[in-house]
Amino acid sequence: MSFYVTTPIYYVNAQPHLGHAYTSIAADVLARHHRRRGDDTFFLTGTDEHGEPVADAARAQGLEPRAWADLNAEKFKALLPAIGVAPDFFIRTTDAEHKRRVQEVLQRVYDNGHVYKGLYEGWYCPRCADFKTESEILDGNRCPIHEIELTREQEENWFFRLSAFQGRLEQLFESQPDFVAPARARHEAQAFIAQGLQDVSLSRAKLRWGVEVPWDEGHVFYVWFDALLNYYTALGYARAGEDLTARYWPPSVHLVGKEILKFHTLYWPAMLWAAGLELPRQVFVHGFLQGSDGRKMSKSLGNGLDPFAVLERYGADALRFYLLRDVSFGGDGNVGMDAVASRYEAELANEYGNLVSRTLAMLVRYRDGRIPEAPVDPVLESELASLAAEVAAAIDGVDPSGGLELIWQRVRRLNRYVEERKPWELARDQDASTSLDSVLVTLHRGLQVVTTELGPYMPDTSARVLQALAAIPLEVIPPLFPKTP
RNA sequence: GCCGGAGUAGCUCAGUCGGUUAGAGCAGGGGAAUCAUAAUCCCAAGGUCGGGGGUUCGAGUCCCUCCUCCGGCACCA
Repeated sequence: MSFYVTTPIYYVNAQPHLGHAYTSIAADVLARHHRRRGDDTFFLTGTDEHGEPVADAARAQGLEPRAWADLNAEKFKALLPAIGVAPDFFIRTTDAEHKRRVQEVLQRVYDNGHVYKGLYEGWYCPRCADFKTESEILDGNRCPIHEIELTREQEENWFFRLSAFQGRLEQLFESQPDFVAPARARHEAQAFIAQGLQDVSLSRAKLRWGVEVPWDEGHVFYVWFDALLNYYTALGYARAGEDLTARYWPPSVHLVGKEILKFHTLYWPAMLWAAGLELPRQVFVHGFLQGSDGRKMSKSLGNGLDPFAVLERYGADALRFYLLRDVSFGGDGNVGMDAVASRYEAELANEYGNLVSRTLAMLVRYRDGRIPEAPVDPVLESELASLAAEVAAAIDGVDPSGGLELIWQRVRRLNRYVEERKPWELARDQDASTSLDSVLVTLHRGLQVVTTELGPYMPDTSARVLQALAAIPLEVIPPLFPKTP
């Protein structure tokens, strides 16, 4: 079975921040999980580099758009290894191969009769040489940048016949309710359709920084059509000399933030139909990370969480754990450094890290680091045996937070088990040797099970602990999650 | 304004189809234990389920209304 997961491609104008890290980490956890269970897995991320804001920013820096994009794309690329994220390919929409394929697909959309020439009318700023959207203009129809009055102008544009897909989209949401998840995201998409869809412009005549429209060279494609197609084009050239399209298309799941729901749940399926391509199986819409005060993170409020500060203090595994543990994936959540510290100390250091420490210490002290020959305690056997399947079901359903909770129930269970069986008392009693063997084997086995399941979430930690548990003789290792880092 | 979502313990959240005494973690309180990173475990306490009204034998759950917050509102990405 193949599994193809994507993140949105990140717009190069922004600096990499927590939101980018969040989606990338979630996608990475899904990818690692599926890969481990044997699915033929492909994980795509990348950068979106066209459109007017990029051209503007480049100009402001005195750079060519491409040079500016190169600079910023590097920052996004560099973020990934720092947070333990390992995609199979990093696409840039300025890749020549991407552009060629965008033209190919959209030419097909054109040939299939879904495109027509129309008039785009809007508010135009002569100083910006650009149209402004209704939402950004100031009172009195003034430019948000120059504060001068805008003029009503028209431009000849190519339009995509989105309205023609209204019925098909309605049908899609009814017949395939999990196309958009969670349910509240689907409701939002359906409400949007119910309002009635209008055609959208597919090209821009006044802009140069984009993919040229092959049937009309004076135009470039509107950046969203270029950007969405990355999910398709990447498969064509991610591996030199190999086309992966047949192997991975259609995508299993697109992870997206809720601010881009409309593009992924309405425009995207319509465009794929228009091009005669298969639809992704699911668009999963996750929530927003908000500041610890429950408000949107912003520099002026000073309520943001800096991923780089977390990395520096606690490391990549702790950041990955924290984000998926403290915020139920799919909903919004509040995050902050205090909460990171609290999860780190209470759960990673005290509960899990200390469980590793005490288990290894007892095996070393009581059995010279040898794992005794004894059966796993039947009290815990079934609980441990069922964990892998339960976690798999959770992650398959794009609920990584749920999977983590299931793992943590076992971590707590194992600490409780230690207290119940009191191995230090058994060790003082000559007649209890068999019981002690069984307790130690059970703890060793339990740790192996939970640590294996933690693999997709905390790859480094998981690998280190599994190695320590396999060493002969076993040795005490330094604290995995030291306090007061 | 319109559309969608949220409001449950001091904090973060779960709560299925309307059904017994509304659950968990953290923080705070009390205790046990000494294998361990002073880490763990147990116990008790903690609630006007945002306000008001309605339906029902019965409402955190369904309906109406009001308040607060978040996102979107069509071509900024």
